[in-house]
Amino acid sequence: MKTALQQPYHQFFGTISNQVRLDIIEVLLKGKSNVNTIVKKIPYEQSTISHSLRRLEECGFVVVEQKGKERVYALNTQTIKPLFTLMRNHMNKYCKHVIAKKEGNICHQ
Amino acid sequence: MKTALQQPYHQFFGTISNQVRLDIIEVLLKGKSNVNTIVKKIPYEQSTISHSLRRLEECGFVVVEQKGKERVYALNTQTIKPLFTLMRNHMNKYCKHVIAKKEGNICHQ
DNA sequence: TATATATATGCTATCAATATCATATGTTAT
DNA sequence: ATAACATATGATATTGATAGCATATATATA
Repeated sequence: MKTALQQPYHQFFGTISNQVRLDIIEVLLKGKSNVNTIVKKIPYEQSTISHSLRRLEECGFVVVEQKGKERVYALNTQTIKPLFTLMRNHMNKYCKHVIAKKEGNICHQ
Repeated sequence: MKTALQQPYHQFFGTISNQVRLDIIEVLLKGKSNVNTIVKKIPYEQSTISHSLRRLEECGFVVVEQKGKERVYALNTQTIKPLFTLMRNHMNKYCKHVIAKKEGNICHQ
Protein backbone atom coordinates (compact mmCIF):
# COMPACT_ATOMS: atom_id res chain seq x y z
CA MET A 1 0.00 0.00 0.00
CA LYS A 2 1.16 3.52 -0.83
CA THR A 3 0.89 6.50 1.45
CA ALA A 4 1.72 8.84 -1.45
CA LEU A 5 3.84 10.71 1.06
CA GLN A 6 7.61 10.26 1.19
CA GLN A 7 7.98 8.89 -2.29
CA PRO A 8 10.94 11.14 -3.10
CA TYR A 9 12.99 9.57 -0.33
CA HIS A 10 12.07 6.14 -1.60
CA GLN A 11 13.37 7.15 -5.02
CA PHE A 12 16.53 8.86 -3.85
CA PHE A 13 17.70 6.29 -1.36
CA GLY A 14 16.64 3.55 -3.75
CA THR A 15 18.97 4.97 -6.33
CA ILE A 16 21.98 4.66 -4.07
CA SER A 17 21.07 1.25 -2.66
CA ASN A 18 21.97 -0.66 -5.79
CA GLN A 19 25.25 -2.39 -6.45
CA VAL A 20 25.73 -1.20 -10.03
CA ARG A 21 25.10 2.39 -9.10
CA LEU A 22 27.32 2.18 -6.05
CA ASP A 23 30.07 0.74 -8.22
CA ILE A 24 29.66 3.60 -10.66
CA ILE A 25 29.83 6.11 -7.82
CA GLU A 26 33.00 4.46 -6.61
CA VAL A 27 34.56 4.84 -10.06
CA LEU A 28 33.48 8.47 -10.31
CA LEU A 29 34.87 9.26 -6.87
CA LYS A 30 38.25 8.97 -8.56
CA GLY A 31 37.29 11.51 -11.20
CA LYS A 32 34.98 12.16 -14.11
CA SER A 33 34.74 9.53 -16.78
CA ASN A 34 33.01 8.70 -20.02
CA VAL A 35 30.75 5.67 -20.29
CA ASN A 36 33.15 3.26 -21.93
CA THR A 37 35.81 3.88 -19.32
CA ILE A 38 33.31 3.00 -16.62
CA VAL A 39 32.23 -0.08 -18.54
CA LYS A 40 35.83 -1.29 -18.63
CA LYS A 41 36.24 -0.89 -14.88
CA ILE A 42 33.16 -2.72 -13.58
CA PRO A 43 31.63 -5.95 -14.83
CA TYR A 44 28.29 -4.93 -16.28
CA GLU A 45 26.83 -4.48 -19.75
CA GLN A 46 27.17 -1.09 -21.39
CA SER A 47 23.40 -0.74 -21.42
CA THR A 48 23.19 -1.52 -17.72
CA ILE A 49 25.69 1.23 -16.99
CA SER A 50 23.78 3.66 -19.21
CA HIS A 51 20.48 2.91 -17.52
CA SER A 52 22.08 3.38 -14.14
CA LEU A 53 23.73 6.65 -15.13
CA ARG A 54 20.36 7.94 -16.25
CA ARG A 55 18.83 7.22 -12.88
CA LEU A 56 21.79 8.74 -11.05
CA GLU A 57 21.40 11.82 -13.21
CA GLU A 58 17.66 12.10 -12.60
CA CYS A 59 18.39 12.21 -8.90
CA GLY A 60 21.11 14.80 -9.32
CA PHE A 61 23.92 12.55 -8.14
CA VAL A 62 25.84 12.94 -11.38
CA VAL A 63 26.04 15.52 -14.14
CA VAL A 64 26.89 14.88 -17.75
CA GLU A 65 28.73 16.83 -20.40
CA GLN A 66 29.03 16.05 -24.08
CA LYS A 67 32.62 15.91 -25.35
CA GLY A 68 32.68 15.08 -29.02
CA LYS A 69 31.04 11.73 -29.37
CA GLU A 70 31.64 10.85 -25.78
CA ARG A 71 29.57 11.73 -22.78
CA VAL A 72 31.52 12.52 -19.66
CA TYR A 73 29.87 11.88 -16.31
CA ALA A 74 30.94 13.58 -13.13
CA LEU A 75 29.85 12.93 -9.57
CA ASN A 76 28.00 15.64 -7.70
CA THR A 77 30.34 15.34 -4.75
CA GLN A 78 28.48 18.09 -2.87
CA THR A 79 25.96 15.49 -1.75
CA ILE A 80 27.62 12.13 -2.08
CA LYS A 81 30.69 12.86 -0.02
CA PRO A 82 28.99 14.19 3.13
CA LEU A 83 26.31 11.55 2.71
CA PHE A 84 28.86 8.76 2.74
CA THR A 85 30.81 10.34 5.56
CA LEU A 86 27.63 10.47 7.61
CA MET A 87 26.85 6.85 6.87
CA ARG A 88 30.37 5.65 7.52
CA ASN A 89 30.36 7.37 10.89
CA HIS A 90 26.98 5.92 11.68
CA MET A 91 28.13 2.41 10.83
CA ASN A 92 31.29 2.69 12.87
CA LYS A 93 29.41 4.01 15.84
CA TYR A 94 26.26 1.93 15.85
CA CYS A 95 26.77 -1.18 13.81
CA LYS A 96 30.26 -2.50 13.57
CA HIS A 97 28.66 -5.94 13.63
CA VAL A 98 27.11 -5.31 10.22
CA ILE A 99 30.28 -3.97 8.64
CA ALA A 100 32.36 -6.73 10.15
CA LYS A 101 30.40 -9.34 8.23
CA LYS A 102 31.15 -7.69 4.92
CA GLU A 103 34.25 -7.21 2.83
CA GLY A 104 34.92 -3.52 2.68
CA ASN A 105 33.21 -0.30 1.97
CA ILE A 106 32.92 2.35 -0.62
CA CYS A 107 34.25 5.30 1.29
CA HIS A 108 37.44 6.91 0.18
CA GLN A 109 37.84 9.84 2.47
CA MET B 1 27.04 -9.95 -10.42
CA LYS B 2 28.46 -9.02 -7.01
CA THR B 3 31.65 -7.09 -6.42
CA ALA B 4 31.54 -8.04 -2.73
CA LEU B 5 32.62 -4.53 -2.02
CA GLN B 6 30.16 -1.90 -0.88
CA GLN B 7 27.55 -4.28 0.40
CA PRO B 8 27.08 -2.38 3.65
CA TYR B 9 25.90 0.69 1.75
CA HIS B 10 23.50 -1.45 -0.20
CA GLN B 11 22.08 -2.70 3.08
CA PHE B 12 21.92 0.65 4.84
CA PHE B 13 20.46 2.70 2.03
CA GLY B 14 18.17 -0.18 1.14
CA THR B 15 16.73 -0.07 4.63
CA ILE B 16 15.68 3.55 4.27
CA SER B 17 14.40 3.25 0.71
CA ASN B 18 11.27 1.37 1.63
CA GLN B 19 7.88 2.91 2.18
CA VAL B 20 6.95 1.01 5.32
CA ARG B 21 10.22 1.85 6.98
CA LEU B 22 10.03 5.48 5.92
CA ASP B 23 6.52 5.65 7.34
CA ILE B 24 7.75 4.19 10.62
CA ILE B 25 10.56 6.73 10.71
CA GLU B 26 8.06 9.50 10.14
CA VAL B 27 5.99 8.30 13.08
CA LEU B 28 9.06 8.02 15.32
CA LEU B 29 10.21 11.51 14.36
CA LYS B 30 7.32 12.68 16.54
CA GLY B 31 8.58 10.65 19.49
CA LYS B 32 9.19 7.14 20.73
CA SER B 33 6.39 4.65 20.42
CA ASN B 34 5.47 1.05 21.09
CA VAL B 35 4.59 -1.29 18.24
CA ASN B 36 0.82 -1.17 18.51
CA THR B 37 0.76 2.60 18.44
CA ILE B 38 2.75 2.55 15.22
CA VAL B 39 0.43 -0.10 13.81
CA LYS B 40 -2.56 2.14 14.46
CA LYS B 41 -0.98 5.07 12.66
CA ILE B 42 0.10 3.48 9.39
CA PRO B 43 -1.79 0.96 7.28
CA TYR B 44 0.28 -2.21 7.49
CA GLU B 45 0.01 -5.51 9.31
CA GLN B 46 1.51 -5.79 12.75
CA SER B 47 3.95 -8.38 11.48
CA THR B 48 5.03 -6.12 8.66
CA ILE B 49 5.82 -3.38 11.14
CA SER B 50 7.70 -5.80 13.36
CA HIS B 51 9.83 -7.10 10.50
CA SER B 52 10.60 -3.55 9.46
CA LEU B 53 11.50 -2.48 12.97
CA ARG B 54 13.91 -5.37 13.15
CA ARG B 55 15.70 -4.25 10.03
CA LEU B 56 15.78 -0.65 11.20
CA GLU B 57 17.27 -1.84 14.46
CA GLU B 58 19.90 -3.99 12.78
CA CYS B 59 21.08 -0.92 10.93
CA GLY B 60 21.12 1.17 14.09
CA PHE B 61 18.40 3.54 12.96
CA VAL B 62 16.21 2.73 15.95
CA VAL B 63 16.75 1.44 19.45
CA VAL B 64 14.32 -0.55 21.53
CA GLU B 65 13.52 -0.72 25.20
CA GLN B 66 11.27 -3.20 26.96
CA LYS B 67 8.54 -1.57 29.08
CA GLY B 68 6.40 -4.21 30.71
CA LYS B 69 4.92 -6.25 27.94
CA GLU B 70 5.42 -3.50 25.43
CA ARG B 71 8.48 -2.71 23.42
CA VAL B 72 9.17 0.96 22.90
CA TYR B 73 11.07 1.98 19.80
CA ALA B 74 12.95 5.25 19.50
CA LEU B 75 14.61 6.80 16.51
CA ASN B 76 18.34 7.28 16.49
CA THR B 77 17.99 10.90 15.48
CA GLN B 78 21.76 11.37 15.50
CA THR B 79 21.89 9.91 12.02
CA ILE B 80 18.42 10.23 10.54
CA LYS B 81 17.99 13.95 11.09
CA PRO B 82 21.20 15.15 9.43
CA LEU B 83 20.75 12.51 6.76
CA PHE B 84 17.32 13.81 5.87
CA THR B 85 18.45 17.41 6.06
CA LEU B 86 21.23 16.61 3.64
CA MET B 87 18.84 14.89 1.28
CA ARG B 88 16.20 17.59 1.49
CA ASN B 89 18.79 20.23 0.63
CA HIS B 90 20.07 18.13 -2.21
CA MET B 91 16.59 17.69 -3.65
CA ASN B 92 15.76 21.37 -3.39
CA LYS B 93 19.00 22.34 -5.01
CA TYR B 94 19.40 19.76 -7.75
CA CYS B 95 16.07 18.15 -8.47
CA LYS B 96 13.01 20.19 -7.78
CA HIS B 97 11.52 18.51 -10.84
CA VAL B 98 11.49 15.18 -9.02
CA ILE B 99 9.91 16.52 -5.86
CA ALA B 100 7.37 18.54 -7.82
CA LYS B 101 5.93 15.38 -9.30
CA LYS B 102 5.29 13.89 -5.90
CA GLU B 103 2.95 14.69 -3.04
CA GLY B 104 5.07 15.76 -0.15
CA ASN B 105 8.04 14.69 1.77
CA ILE B 106 9.04 13.22 5.03
CA CYS B 107 11.11 16.04 6.42
CA HIS B 108 9.95 17.76 9.55
CA GLN B 109 12.74 20.10 10.34
C1' DT C 1 26.65 9.66 -47.95
C1' DA C 2 28.35 5.78 -45.78
C1' DT C 3 30.79 3.86 -41.95
C1' DA C 4 32.55 3.56 -37.40
C1' DT C 5 32.30 4.72 -32.73
C1' DA C 6 29.85 6.02 -28.49
C1' DT C 7 25.91 6.02 -25.86
C1' DA C 8 20.85 5.63 -25.03
C1' DT C 9 16.36 3.37 -25.08
C1' DG C 10 12.49 -0.20 -25.14
C1' DC C 11 11.41 -4.60 -23.81
C1' DT C 12 11.52 -8.51 -20.82
C1' DA C 13 13.11 -12.82 -18.24
C1' DT C 14 14.98 -13.38 -13.97
C1' DC C 15 15.91 -12.35 -9.37
C1' DA C 16 15.25 -10.12 -4.98
C1' DA C 17 12.34 -7.47 -1.84
C1' DT C 18 8.07 -7.03 0.03
C1' DA C 19 4.04 -7.69 2.88
C1' DT C 20 1.11 -10.93 4.65
C1' DC C 21 -0.57 -15.19 6.94
C1' DA C 22 -0.09 -18.40 10.46
C1' DT C 23 2.01 -19.23 14.48
C1' DA C 24 5.40 -18.85 18.21
C1' DT C 25 7.35 -16.40 22.07
C1' DG C 26 7.38 -13.31 25.85
C1' DT C 27 5.07 -10.67 29.62
C1' DT C 28 1.58 -9.65 33.06
C1' DA C 29 -2.41 -10.51 35.78
C1' DT C 30 -5.86 -13.67 37.67
C1' DA D 1 -1.25 -22.57 35.62
C1' DT D 2 -3.84 -20.33 32.41
C1' DA D 3 -5.70 -16.63 29.95
C1' DA D 4 -5.04 -12.28 27.65
C1' DC D 5 -2.31 -9.07 25.59
C1' DA D 6 1.90 -7.52 22.99
C1' DT D 7 5.31 -8.47 19.85
C1' DA D 8 8.40 -11.51 17.07
C1' DT D 9 9.43 -15.09 13.74
C1' DG D 10 9.20 -18.42 9.73
C1' DA D 11 7.46 -19.38 5.38
C1' DT D 12 5.66 -17.86 1.08
C1' DA D 13 2.84 -15.69 -2.82
C1' DT D 14 3.13 -11.59 -5.04
C1' DT D 15 5.13 -7.53 -6.42
C1' DG D 16 8.75 -4.68 -8.03
C1' DA D 17 13.62 -3.99 -9.34
C1' DT D 18 17.26 -5.49 -11.90
C1' DA D 19 20.35 -6.39 -15.66
C1' DG D 20 20.82 -7.85 -20.10
C1' DC D 21 19.55 -8.28 -25.15
C1' DA D 22 18.40 -6.10 -29.28
C1' DT D 23 18.15 -2.05 -31.42
C1' DA D 24 17.94 3.00 -32.02
C1' DT D 25 20.08 7.47 -31.91
C1' DA D 26 23.86 10.68 -31.98
C1' DT D 27 28.38 12.30 -33.34
C1' DA D 28 32.51 12.25 -35.99
C1' DT D 29 35.24 10.99 -39.95
C1' DA D 30 36.34 9.34 -44.62
